[in-house]
Amino acid sequence: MLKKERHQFIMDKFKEADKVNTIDLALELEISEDTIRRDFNELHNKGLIEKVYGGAFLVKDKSRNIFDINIVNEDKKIIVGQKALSFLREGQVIIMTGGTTNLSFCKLIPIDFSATIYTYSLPIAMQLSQHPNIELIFIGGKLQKNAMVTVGIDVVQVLSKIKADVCFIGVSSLDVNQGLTEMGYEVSIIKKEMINASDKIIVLATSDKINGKMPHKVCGLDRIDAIVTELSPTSPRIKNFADAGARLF
Amino acid sequence: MLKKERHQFIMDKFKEADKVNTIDLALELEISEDTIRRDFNELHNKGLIEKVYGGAFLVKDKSRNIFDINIVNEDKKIIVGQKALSFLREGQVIIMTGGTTNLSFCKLIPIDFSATIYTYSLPIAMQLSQHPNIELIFIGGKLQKNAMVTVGIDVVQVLSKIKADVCFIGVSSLDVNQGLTEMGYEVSIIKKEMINASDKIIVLATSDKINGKMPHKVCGLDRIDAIVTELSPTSPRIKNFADAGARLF
DNA sequence: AAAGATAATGCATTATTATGCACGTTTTAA
DNA sequence: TTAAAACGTGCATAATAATGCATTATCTTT
Repeated sequence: MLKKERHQFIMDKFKEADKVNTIDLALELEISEDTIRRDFNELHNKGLIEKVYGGAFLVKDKSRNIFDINIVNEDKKIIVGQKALSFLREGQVIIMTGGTTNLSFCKLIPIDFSATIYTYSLPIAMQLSQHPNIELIFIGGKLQKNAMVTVGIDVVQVLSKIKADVCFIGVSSLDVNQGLTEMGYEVSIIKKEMINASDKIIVLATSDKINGKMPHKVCGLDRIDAIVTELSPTSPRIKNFADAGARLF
Repeated sequence: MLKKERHQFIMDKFKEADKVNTIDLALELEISEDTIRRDFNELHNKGLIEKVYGGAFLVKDKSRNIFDINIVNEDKKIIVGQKALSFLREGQVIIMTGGTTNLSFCKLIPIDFSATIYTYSLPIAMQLSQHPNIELIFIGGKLQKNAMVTVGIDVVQVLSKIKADVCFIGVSSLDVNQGLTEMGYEVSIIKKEMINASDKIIVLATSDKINGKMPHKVCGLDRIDAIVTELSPTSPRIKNFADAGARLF
Protein backbone atom coordinates (compact mmCIF):
# COMPACT_ATOMS: atom_id res chain seq x y z
CA MET A 1 0.00 0.00 0.00
CA LEU A 2 1.42 3.31 -1.03
CA LYS A 3 1.69 6.14 1.42
CA LYS A 4 -0.76 8.22 -0.49
CA GLU A 5 -3.31 5.44 -0.49
CA ARG A 6 -2.95 5.21 3.25
CA HIS A 7 -3.50 8.92 3.60
CA GLN A 8 -6.60 8.62 1.49
CA PHE A 9 -7.73 5.70 3.62
CA ILE A 10 -7.32 7.74 6.76
CA MET A 11 -9.23 10.66 5.35
CA ASP A 12 -12.00 8.31 4.23
CA LYS A 13 -12.29 7.01 7.78
CA PHE A 14 -13.73 10.35 8.76
CA LYS A 15 -16.78 9.56 6.70
CA GLU A 16 -17.61 6.86 9.22
CA ALA A 17 -16.48 8.47 12.43
CA ASP A 18 -15.57 11.84 13.77
CA LYS A 19 -12.33 10.63 15.23
CA VAL A 20 -9.77 8.07 14.20
CA ASN A 21 -7.62 6.19 16.62
CA THR A 22 -3.91 5.61 16.15
CA ILE A 23 -3.82 2.03 17.36
CA ASP A 24 -6.96 0.96 15.54
CA LEU A 25 -5.58 2.21 12.28
CA ALA A 26 -2.26 0.49 12.88
CA LEU A 27 -4.03 -2.80 13.56
CA GLU A 28 -6.40 -2.47 10.65
CA LEU A 29 -3.67 -1.68 8.16
CA GLU A 30 -1.17 -3.99 9.82
CA ILE A 31 1.56 -1.42 10.08
CA SER A 32 3.31 0.19 13.00
CA GLU A 33 1.81 3.00 15.01
CA ASP A 34 4.87 5.04 14.14
CA THR A 35 3.86 5.11 10.53
CA ILE A 36 0.33 6.17 11.41
CA ARG A 37 1.76 8.94 13.53
CA ARG A 38 3.96 10.08 10.68
CA ASP A 39 0.91 10.05 8.44
CA PHE A 40 -0.95 12.15 10.97
CA ASN A 41 1.90 14.61 11.01
CA GLU A 42 1.90 14.96 7.27
CA LEU A 43 -1.85 15.35 7.06
CA HIS A 44 -1.67 17.84 9.86
CA ASN A 45 0.95 19.85 8.01
CA LYS A 46 -1.37 19.99 5.05
CA GLY A 47 -4.01 21.37 7.37
CA LEU A 48 -6.34 18.43 6.82
CA ILE A 49 -6.53 16.99 10.30
CA GLU A 50 -6.13 18.01 13.88
CA LYS A 51 -3.98 15.77 16.03
CA VAL A 52 -5.01 14.82 19.53
CA TYR A 53 -3.52 12.50 22.05
CA GLY A 54 -4.38 9.03 20.78
CA GLY A 55 -5.76 9.91 17.38
CA ALA A 56 -6.90 12.68 15.09
CA PHE A 57 -9.94 14.71 14.08
CA LEU A 58 -10.96 16.04 10.74
CA VAL A 59 -10.49 19.75 10.20
CA LYS A 60 -13.89 20.98 9.13
CA ASP A 61 -13.73 24.61 8.20
CA LYS A 62 -10.87 24.43 5.77
CA SER A 63 -10.65 28.08 4.92
CA ARG A 64 -11.86 28.09 1.39
CA ASN A 65 -9.47 29.06 -1.31
CA ILE A 66 -8.97 32.80 -1.43
CA PHE A 67 -8.97 32.58 -5.17
CA ASP A 68 -12.56 31.56 -5.55
CA ILE A 69 -14.67 34.61 -5.45
CA ASN A 70 -18.11 34.40 -3.99
CA ILE A 71 -20.58 36.17 -6.23
CA VAL A 72 -23.72 37.30 -4.46
CA ASN A 73 -26.86 37.28 -6.57
CA GLU A 74 -24.98 35.40 -9.23
CA ASP A 75 -28.17 34.43 -11.07
CA LYS A 76 -29.15 38.06 -11.53
CA LYS A 77 -25.66 38.98 -12.61
CA ILE A 78 -25.67 36.22 -15.17
CA ILE A 79 -28.82 37.69 -16.67
CA VAL A 80 -27.14 41.09 -16.85
CA GLY A 81 -24.08 39.49 -18.43
CA GLN A 82 -26.12 37.66 -21.05
CA LYS A 83 -27.78 40.86 -22.14
CA ALA A 84 -24.47 42.70 -22.20
CA LEU A 85 -22.97 40.20 -24.63
CA SER A 86 -24.85 41.91 -27.46
CA PHE A 87 -22.65 44.97 -27.03
CA LEU A 88 -19.47 43.04 -27.76
CA ARG A 89 -17.81 43.32 -31.15
CA GLU A 90 -14.80 41.39 -32.39
CA GLY A 91 -11.63 43.41 -32.52
CA GLN A 92 -12.79 46.16 -30.21
CA VAL A 93 -10.63 47.90 -27.66
CA ILE A 94 -12.48 47.49 -24.38
CA ILE A 95 -12.08 48.85 -20.89
CA MET A 96 -13.47 46.62 -18.19
CA THR A 97 -13.93 47.79 -14.61
CA GLY A 98 -14.06 45.50 -11.59
CA GLY A 99 -16.84 44.07 -9.51
CA THR A 100 -18.67 40.78 -9.50
CA THR A 101 -21.22 41.85 -12.08
CA ASN A 102 -18.48 42.43 -14.58
CA LEU A 103 -16.87 39.19 -13.49
CA SER A 104 -20.05 37.27 -14.24
CA PHE A 105 -20.17 39.00 -17.59
CA CYS A 106 -16.59 38.02 -18.39
CA LYS A 107 -17.34 34.40 -17.60
CA LEU A 108 -19.96 34.47 -20.34
CA ILE A 109 -17.74 35.87 -23.07
CA PRO A 110 -17.19 33.22 -25.78
CA ILE A 111 -13.91 31.45 -25.30
CA ASP A 112 -12.53 32.38 -28.71
CA PHE A 113 -13.68 36.00 -28.64
CA SER A 114 -10.99 38.29 -29.98
CA ALA A 115 -10.39 41.80 -28.65
CA THR A 116 -8.04 44.02 -26.68
CA ILE A 117 -9.16 44.50 -23.11
CA TYR A 118 -7.79 46.87 -20.49
CA THR A 119 -8.61 46.22 -16.88
CA TYR A 120 -7.48 47.19 -13.41
CA SER A 121 -9.22 44.34 -11.63
CA LEU A 122 -7.28 41.28 -10.55
CA PRO A 123 -10.20 38.81 -10.67
CA ILE A 124 -11.33 40.09 -14.05
CA ALA A 125 -7.82 39.67 -15.38
CA MET A 126 -7.62 36.14 -14.02
CA GLN A 127 -10.88 35.31 -15.71
CA LEU A 128 -10.03 36.86 -19.05
CA SER A 129 -6.63 35.19 -19.09
CA GLN A 130 -8.51 32.04 -20.05
CA HIS A 131 -9.37 33.53 -23.43
CA PRO A 132 -6.56 32.84 -25.89
CA ASN A 133 -7.54 35.50 -28.39
CA ILE A 134 -8.01 38.34 -25.98
CA GLU A 135 -5.06 40.68 -25.72
CA LEU A 136 -5.20 41.56 -22.09
CA ILE A 137 -3.55 44.62 -20.65
CA PHE A 138 -3.46 45.03 -16.94
CA ILE A 139 -3.24 48.55 -15.61
CA GLY A 140 -0.76 48.50 -12.77
CA GLY A 141 -0.74 50.48 -9.56
CA LYS A 142 -1.22 50.19 -5.83
CA LEU A 143 -3.66 47.45 -4.98
CA GLN A 144 -6.83 48.33 -3.12
CA LYS A 145 -7.41 45.09 -1.30
CA ASN A 146 -11.13 45.12 -0.69
CA ALA A 147 -12.07 45.74 -4.31
CA MET A 148 -9.08 43.90 -5.78
CA VAL A 149 -8.38 46.75 -8.17
CA THR A 150 -5.38 48.97 -8.65
CA VAL A 151 -5.57 52.65 -7.85
CA GLY A 152 -3.33 55.68 -7.82
CA ILE A 153 -1.69 58.09 -10.15
CA ASP A 154 -0.21 55.36 -12.33
CA VAL A 155 -3.62 54.02 -13.20
CA VAL A 156 -4.91 57.45 -14.15
CA GLN A 157 -1.81 58.10 -16.20
CA VAL A 158 -2.19 54.93 -18.26
CA LEU A 159 -5.87 55.63 -18.84
CA SER A 160 -5.18 59.18 -19.95
CA LYS A 161 -3.13 57.82 -22.80
CA ILE A 162 -5.50 55.24 -24.24
CA LYS A 163 -8.58 55.35 -26.40
CA ALA A 164 -11.15 52.60 -26.24
CA ASP A 165 -14.25 51.73 -28.22
CA VAL A 166 -16.33 50.77 -25.25
CA CYS A 167 -16.22 50.68 -21.49
CA PHE A 168 -18.19 48.11 -19.51
CA ILE A 169 -18.59 49.71 -16.17
CA GLY A 170 -19.82 48.31 -12.88
CA VAL A 171 -21.28 50.67 -10.34
CA SER A 172 -21.63 51.38 -6.64
CA SER A 173 -24.87 53.22 -7.21
CA LEU A 174 -27.02 54.55 -9.96
CA ASP A 175 -29.50 57.36 -9.52
CA VAL A 176 -31.75 59.18 -11.96
CA ASN A 177 -30.60 62.61 -10.89
CA GLN A 178 -27.07 61.98 -9.65
CA GLY A 179 -26.16 59.48 -12.32
CA LEU A 180 -23.29 57.18 -11.51
CA THR A 181 -21.80 57.60 -8.04
CA GLU A 182 -19.03 55.80 -6.18
CA MET A 183 -18.22 55.01 -2.58
CA GLY A 184 -14.47 55.54 -2.83
CA TYR A 185 -12.82 58.71 -4.04
CA GLU A 186 -9.93 57.04 -5.81
CA VAL A 187 -12.11 54.66 -7.78
CA SER A 188 -14.39 57.53 -8.77
CA ILE A 189 -11.44 59.39 -10.27
CA ILE A 190 -10.34 56.33 -12.17
CA LYS A 191 -13.79 55.61 -13.51
CA LYS A 192 -14.06 59.20 -14.72
CA GLU A 193 -10.85 58.66 -16.60
CA MET A 194 -12.10 55.39 -18.05
CA ILE A 195 -15.22 57.08 -19.29
CA ASN A 196 -13.10 59.83 -20.79
CA ALA A 197 -11.07 57.28 -22.70
CA SER A 198 -14.07 55.43 -24.14
CA ASP A 199 -16.46 56.13 -26.97
CA LYS A 200 -19.36 54.16 -25.58
CA ILE A 201 -20.29 53.55 -21.95
CA ILE A 202 -22.24 50.45 -21.00
CA VAL A 203 -23.33 50.29 -17.37
CA LEU A 204 -23.86 46.85 -15.86
CA ALA A 205 -25.93 46.94 -12.70
CA THR A 206 -28.21 44.65 -10.77
CA SER A 207 -31.35 46.30 -9.50
CA ASP A 208 -30.08 46.61 -5.92
CA LYS A 209 -27.62 49.26 -7.11
CA ILE A 210 -30.39 51.37 -8.51
CA ASN A 211 -31.73 54.47 -6.85
CA GLY A 212 -28.88 54.87 -4.42
CA LYS A 213 -26.39 57.67 -3.93
CA MET A 214 -22.75 57.56 -2.95
CA PRO A 215 -20.48 60.49 -2.07
CA HIS A 216 -18.41 60.69 -5.25
CA LYS A 217 -19.97 61.44 -8.58
CA VAL A 218 -18.57 59.75 -11.66
CA CYS A 219 -20.81 60.90 -14.48
CA GLY A 220 -24.34 61.84 -15.38
CA LEU A 221 -26.94 59.67 -17.07
CA ASP A 222 -26.53 61.54 -20.33
CA ARG A 223 -23.02 60.20 -20.83
CA ILE A 224 -24.23 56.59 -20.57
CA ASP A 225 -25.04 54.73 -23.77
CA ALA A 226 -26.73 51.75 -22.20
CA ILE A 227 -27.85 50.57 -18.79
CA VAL A 228 -28.10 46.81 -18.52
CA THR A 229 -29.98 45.32 -15.57
CA GLU A 230 -31.61 41.97 -14.85
CA LEU A 231 -35.01 43.66 -15.04
CA SER A 232 -37.12 44.13 -18.11
CA PRO A 233 -36.57 47.59 -19.63
CA THR A 234 -40.27 48.22 -19.04
CA SER A 235 -40.20 47.24 -15.38
CA PRO A 236 -41.88 49.80 -13.12
CA ARG A 237 -38.88 49.70 -10.83
CA ILE A 238 -36.82 51.53 -13.41
CA LYS A 239 -39.60 53.54 -15.00
CA ASN A 240 -38.04 56.74 -13.68
CA PHE A 241 -34.91 55.96 -15.69
CA ALA A 242 -36.96 55.32 -18.81
CA ASP A 243 -38.79 58.58 -18.28
CA ALA A 244 -35.48 60.39 -17.93
CA GLY A 245 -34.46 59.11 -21.36
CA ALA A 246 -31.96 56.46 -20.27
CA ARG A 247 -31.38 53.63 -22.69
CA LEU A 248 -32.33 50.53 -20.74
CA PHE A 249 -31.69 46.90 -21.71
CA MET B 1 6.22 -1.96 -27.84
CA LEU B 2 6.70 1.66 -28.62
CA LYS B 3 7.10 4.23 -25.92
CA LYS B 4 3.92 5.94 -26.91
CA GLU B 5 1.97 2.72 -26.70
CA ARG B 6 3.38 2.14 -23.26
CA HIS B 7 2.35 5.57 -22.15
CA GLN B 8 -1.15 4.89 -23.41
CA PHE B 9 -1.11 1.56 -21.63
CA ILE B 10 -0.18 3.24 -18.37
CA MET B 11 -2.88 5.85 -18.71
CA ASP B 12 -5.40 3.12 -19.48
CA LYS B 13 -4.47 1.38 -16.25
CA PHE B 14 -6.09 4.20 -14.39
CA LYS B 15 -9.44 3.08 -15.71
CA GLU B 16 -9.10 -0.02 -13.58
CA ALA B 17 -7.50 1.42 -10.48
CA ASP B 18 -6.75 4.70 -8.85
CA LYS B 19 -3.03 4.00 -8.72
CA VAL B 20 -0.42 2.10 -10.63
CA ASN B 21 2.57 0.43 -9.12
CA THR B 22 6.03 0.75 -10.62
CA ILE B 23 7.09 -2.84 -10.11
CA ASP B 24 3.79 -4.34 -11.21
CA LEU B 25 3.94 -2.45 -14.47
CA ALA B 26 7.52 -3.51 -15.06
CA LEU B 27 6.59 -7.14 -14.53
CA GLU B 28 3.47 -6.96 -16.63
CA LEU B 29 5.21 -5.32 -19.57
CA GLU B 30 8.41 -7.25 -19.05
CA ILE B 31 10.64 -4.22 -19.10
CA SER B 32 12.84 -2.66 -16.48
CA GLU B 33 11.56 -0.48 -13.70
CA ASP B 34 13.88 2.24 -14.98
CA THR B 35 11.86 2.56 -18.11
CA ILE B 36 8.62 2.71 -16.20
CA ARG B 37 10.11 5.44 -14.06
CA ARG B 38 11.19 7.37 -17.10
CA ASP B 39 7.68 7.00 -18.46
CA PHE B 40 6.30 8.29 -15.20
CA ASN B 41 8.60 11.28 -15.42
CA GLU B 42 7.46 12.13 -18.90
CA LEU B 43 3.80 11.73 -18.05
CA HIS B 44 4.35 13.81 -14.95
CA ASN B 45 5.96 16.56 -16.96
CA LYS B 46 2.92 16.58 -19.19
CA GLY B 47 0.83 17.06 -16.08
CA LEU B 48 -1.03 13.79 -16.58
CA ILE B 49 0.03 11.88 -13.51
CA GLU B 50 1.30 12.49 -10.05
CA LYS B 51 4.34 10.51 -9.02
CA VAL B 52 4.60 9.02 -5.57
CA TYR B 53 7.10 6.76 -3.93
CA GLY B 54 6.36 3.35 -5.42
CA GLY B 55 3.98 4.29 -8.18
CA ALA B 56 1.79 6.99 -9.64
CA PHE B 57 -1.69 8.45 -9.46
CA LEU B 58 -3.87 9.98 -12.09
CA VAL B 59 -4.17 13.74 -11.91
CA LYS B 60 -7.81 14.42 -11.19
CA ASP B 61 -9.95 16.70 -13.27
CA LYS B 62 -7.80 19.72 -13.07
CA SER B 63 -9.32 22.70 -11.36
CA ARG B 64 -12.68 23.47 -12.84
CA ASN B 65 -12.32 26.84 -11.22
CA ILE B 66 -9.70 28.86 -13.01
CA PHE B 67 -8.93 30.71 -9.83
CA ASP B 68 -7.50 27.81 -7.94
CA ILE B 69 -4.04 27.12 -9.11
CA ASN B 70 -2.74 23.62 -9.13
CA ILE B 71 0.71 23.54 -7.61
CA VAL B 72 2.77 20.54 -8.64
CA ASN B 73 5.18 19.26 -6.03
CA GLU B 74 3.54 21.48 -3.47
CA ASP B 75 5.20 19.66 -0.56
CA LYS B 76 8.64 20.47 -1.86
CA LYS B 77 7.69 24.04 -2.57
CA ILE B 78 6.38 24.44 0.95
CA ILE B 79 9.74 23.34 2.29
CA VAL B 80 11.45 25.91 0.08
CA GLY B 81 9.01 28.57 1.24
CA GLN B 82 9.55 27.75 4.90
CA LYS B 83 13.27 28.19 4.54
CA ALA B 84 12.86 31.39 2.58
CA LEU B 85 10.85 32.98 5.38
CA SER B 86 14.09 33.63 7.24
CA PHE B 87 15.06 36.16 4.58
CA LEU B 88 12.01 38.34 5.22
CA ARG B 89 12.34 41.53 7.24
CA GLU B 90 9.56 43.84 8.33
CA GLY B 91 9.35 47.05 6.40
CA GLN B 92 11.40 45.89 3.44
CA VAL B 93 10.71 46.79 -0.14
CA ILE B 94 10.43 43.47 -1.93
CA ILE B 95 10.16 42.37 -5.54
CA MET B 96 8.41 39.06 -6.03
CA THR B 97 8.45 37.20 -9.31
CA GLY B 98 5.83 34.68 -10.39
CA GLY B 99 5.67 30.93 -10.39
CA THR B 100 4.17 28.37 -8.09
CA THR B 101 7.23 28.16 -5.87
CA ASN B 102 6.90 31.83 -5.05
CA LEU B 103 3.17 31.34 -4.66
CA SER B 104 3.74 28.63 -2.06
CA PHE B 105 6.16 30.95 -0.34
CA CYS B 106 3.65 33.79 -0.27
CA LYS B 107 1.06 31.52 1.31
CA LEU B 108 3.45 31.00 4.20
CA ILE B 109 4.12 34.67 4.91
CA PRO B 110 2.65 35.60 8.31
CA ILE B 111 -0.71 37.26 7.90
CA ASP B 112 0.28 40.45 9.67
CA PHE B 113 3.65 40.83 7.98
CA SER B 114 4.30 44.38 6.96
CA ALA B 115 6.22 45.38 3.84
CA THR B 116 5.97 46.90 0.39
CA ILE B 117 5.85 44.28 -2.33
CA TYR B 118 6.07 44.77 -6.07
CA THR B 119 4.94 41.95 -8.31
CA TYR B 120 3.98 41.31 -11.90
CA SER B 121 2.23 38.02 -11.24
CA LEU B 122 -1.55 37.85 -11.03
CA PRO B 123 -1.76 34.82 -8.71
CA ILE B 124 0.90 36.22 -6.40
CA ALA B 125 -0.99 39.48 -6.21
CA MET B 126 -4.23 37.67 -5.43
CA GLN B 127 -2.49 35.79 -2.67
CA LEU B 128 -0.75 38.78 -1.14
CA SER B 129 -3.92 40.83 -1.23
CA GLN B 130 -4.98 38.79 1.80
CA HIS B 131 -2.30 40.46 3.90
CA PRO B 132 -3.65 43.69 5.36
CA ASN B 133 -0.28 45.20 6.18
CA ILE B 134 1.40 44.57 2.88
CA GLU B 135 1.43 47.51 0.54
CA LEU B 136 1.05 45.76 -2.75
CA ILE B 137 2.01 47.32 -6.04
CA PHE B 138 1.12 45.53 -9.21
CA ILE B 139 3.30 46.20 -12.20
CA GLY B 140 1.00 46.55 -15.17
CA GLY B 141 1.51 45.52 -18.75
CA LYS B 142 0.42 43.05 -21.38
CA LEU B 143 -0.55 39.76 -19.82
CA GLN B 144 1.35 36.64 -20.78
CA LYS B 145 -1.35 34.07 -20.28
CA ASN B 146 0.60 30.90 -19.66
CA ALA B 147 2.70 32.35 -16.86
CA MET B 148 0.05 34.80 -15.65
CA VAL B 149 2.56 37.61 -15.51
CA THR B 150 2.70 40.96 -17.24
CA VAL B 151 5.39 41.67 -19.79
CA GLY B 152 6.42 44.42 -22.12
CA ILE B 153 8.08 47.79 -22.09
CA ASP B 154 5.81 49.16 -19.37
CA VAL B 155 6.98 46.52 -16.93
CA VAL B 156 10.62 47.25 -17.63
CA GLN B 157 10.00 50.95 -17.31
CA VAL B 158 8.41 50.66 -13.89
CA LEU B 159 11.20 48.41 -12.69
CA SER B 160 13.87 50.76 -13.92
CA LYS B 161 12.55 53.40 -11.57
CA ILE B 162 12.36 51.47 -8.33
CA LYS B 163 14.85 50.30 -5.76
CA ALA B 164 14.14 47.27 -3.64
CA ASP B 165 15.86 45.66 -0.67
CA VAL B 166 15.38 42.12 -1.84
CA CYS B 167 14.08 40.15 -4.80
CA PHE B 168 12.62 36.68 -4.36
CA ILE B 169 13.04 35.14 -7.74
CA GLY B 170 11.66 31.93 -9.17
CA VAL B 171 13.52 30.26 -11.99
CA SER B 172 13.12 28.25 -15.15
CA SER B 173 16.52 26.69 -14.72
CA LEU B 174 19.58 27.00 -12.61
CA ASP B 175 22.98 25.83 -13.72
CA VAL B 176 26.41 26.02 -12.12
CA ASN B 177 28.05 27.56 -15.17
CA GLN B 178 25.19 29.39 -16.86
CA GLY B 179 23.61 30.66 -13.66
CA LEU B 180 19.97 31.63 -13.94
CA THR B 181 18.39 31.06 -17.34
CA GLU B 182 14.87 31.54 -18.68
CA MET B 183 12.73 29.94 -21.31
CA GLY B 184 11.10 33.14 -22.57
CA TYR B 185 12.95 36.17 -23.84
CA GLU B 186 10.59 38.76 -22.41
CA VAL B 187 10.61 37.31 -18.95
CA SER B 188 14.40 37.09 -19.02
CA ILE B 189 14.62 40.81 -19.73
CA ILE B 190 12.22 41.61 -16.93
CA LYS B 191 14.03 39.43 -14.45
CA LYS B 192 17.29 41.13 -15.34
CA GLU B 193 15.65 44.43 -14.55
CA MET B 194 14.29 43.10 -11.28
CA ILE B 195 17.75 41.98 -10.28
CA ASN B 196 19.11 45.36 -11.22
CA ALA B 197 16.61 47.04 -8.96
CA SER B 198 17.31 44.87 -5.92
CA ASP B 199 20.08 44.82 -3.34
CA LYS B 200 19.78 41.15 -2.51
CA ILE B 201 18.72 38.28 -4.74
CA ILE B 202 17.17 35.18 -3.21
CA VAL B 203 16.54 32.35 -5.64
CA LEU B 204 13.73 29.92 -4.80
CA ALA B 205 13.97 26.66 -6.70
CA THR B 206 12.90 23.08 -6.29
CA SER B 207 15.54 20.56 -7.23
CA ASP B 208 13.96 19.73 -10.58
CA LYS B 209 14.98 23.17 -11.83
CA ILE B 210 18.58 22.50 -11.03
CA ASN B 211 21.21 21.66 -13.60
CA GLY B 212 19.15 22.69 -16.56
CA LYS B 213 19.76 25.32 -19.20
CA MET B 214 17.34 27.54 -21.05
CA PRO B 215 18.04 29.83 -23.98
CA HIS B 216 18.00 33.21 -22.24
CA LYS B 217 20.49 34.08 -19.55
CA VAL B 218 19.33 36.21 -16.66
CA CYS B 219 22.33 36.42 -14.37
CA GLY B 220 25.33 34.52 -13.11
CA LEU B 221 25.65 32.69 -9.83
CA ASP B 222 27.87 35.41 -8.41
CA ARG B 223 25.00 37.90 -8.34
CA ILE B 224 22.83 35.58 -6.26
CA ASP B 225 22.89 36.02 -2.50
CA ALA B 226 21.07 32.83 -1.60
CA ILE B 227 19.74 29.73 -3.31
CA VAL B 228 16.92 28.08 -1.42
CA THR B 229 15.92 24.54 -2.36
CA GLU B 230 14.05 21.75 -0.62
CA LEU B 231 17.30 19.81 -0.33
CA SER B 232 19.79 19.99 2.43
CA PRO B 233 22.59 22.45 1.58
CA THR B 234 24.97 19.51 1.87
CA SER B 235 23.06 17.25 -0.48
CA PRO B 236 25.28 15.69 -3.16
CA ARG B 237 22.76 16.73 -5.78
CA ILE B 238 23.83 20.32 -5.33
CA LYS B 239 27.40 19.70 -4.36
CA ASN B 240 28.59 21.31 -7.58
CA PHE B 241 26.87 24.53 -6.52
CA ALA B 242 28.48 24.39 -3.11
CA ASP B 243 31.86 23.83 -4.75
CA ALA B 244 31.28 26.84 -6.98
CA GLY B 245 30.79 28.99 -3.90
CA ALA B 246 27.02 29.41 -4.09
CA ARG B 247 25.26 30.18 -0.82
CA LEU B 248 22.82 27.32 -0.40
CA PHE B 249 19.99 27.07 2.15
C1' DA C 1 20.56 -0.94 -48.23
C1' DA C 2 24.27 0.90 -45.36
C1' DA C 3 26.28 4.27 -42.35
C1' DG C 4 25.86 7.57 -39.15
C1' DA C 5 23.01 10.02 -35.95
C1' DT C 6 19.59 9.97 -32.49
C1' DA C 7 16.69 7.98 -29.15
C1' DA C 8 15.47 4.32 -26.06
C1' DT C 9 16.64 0.89 -22.83
C1' DG C 10 19.04 -1.69 -19.22
C1' DC C 11 22.64 -2.01 -15.75
C1' DA C 12 25.53 -0.49 -11.90
C1' DT C 13 26.06 2.81 -8.56
C1' DT C 14 24.66 6.26 -5.56
C1' DA C 15 20.94 8.98 -3.39
C1' DT C 16 16.56 9.30 -1.33
C1' DT C 17 12.47 7.76 0.99
C1' DA C 18 9.72 4.81 3.92
C1' DT C 19 9.32 2.08 7.78
C1' DG C 20 10.01 -0.25 12.20
C1' DC C 21 12.46 -0.47 16.46
C1' DA C 22 14.70 1.36 20.64
C1' DC C 23 14.65 4.71 23.96
C1' DG C 24 13.75 8.90 26.32
C1' DT C 25 10.01 12.40 26.95
C1' DT C 26 5.38 14.06 27.39
C1' DT C 27 0.55 13.47 28.27
C1' DT C 28 -3.37 11.35 30.35
C1' DA C 29 -6.12 9.59 33.88
C1' DA C 30 -6.67 7.35 38.11
C1' DT D 1 1.62 11.92 42.26
C1' DT D 2 2.36 8.04 39.57
C1' DA D 3 2.13 4.57 36.10
C1' DA D 4 0.57 3.46 31.72
C1' DA D 5 -0.14 5.02 27.26
C1' DA D 6 1.12 7.85 23.55
C1' DC D 7 4.48 10.59 21.33
C1' DG D 8 8.95 12.18 19.13
C1' DT D 9 13.61 11.36 17.67
C1' DG D 10 17.53 9.03 16.01
C1' DC D 11 19.07 5.11 13.86
C1' DA D 12 19.20 0.85 10.94
C1' DT D 13 17.40 -1.43 7.08
C1' DA D 14 15.03 -2.17 3.03
C1' DA D 15 12.65 -0.40 -0.90
C1' DT D 16 12.45 2.90 -4.44
C1' DA D 17 14.53 6.60 -7.42
C1' DA D 18 17.94 9.11 -9.94
C1' DT D 19 22.16 9.27 -12.59
C1' DG D 20 25.97 8.12 -15.66
C1' DC D 21 27.34 5.02 -18.91
C1' DA D 22 27.24 1.17 -22.22
C1' DT D 23 24.40 -1.17 -25.37
C1' DT D 24 20.70 -1.75 -28.45
C1' DA D 25 17.05 -0.15 -31.32
C1' DT D 26 15.17 3.27 -34.43
C1' DC D 27 15.32 6.88 -37.66
C1' DT D 28 17.67 9.67 -41.54
C1' DT D 29 20.22 10.46 -45.17
C1' DT D 30 22.65 9.21 -48.96
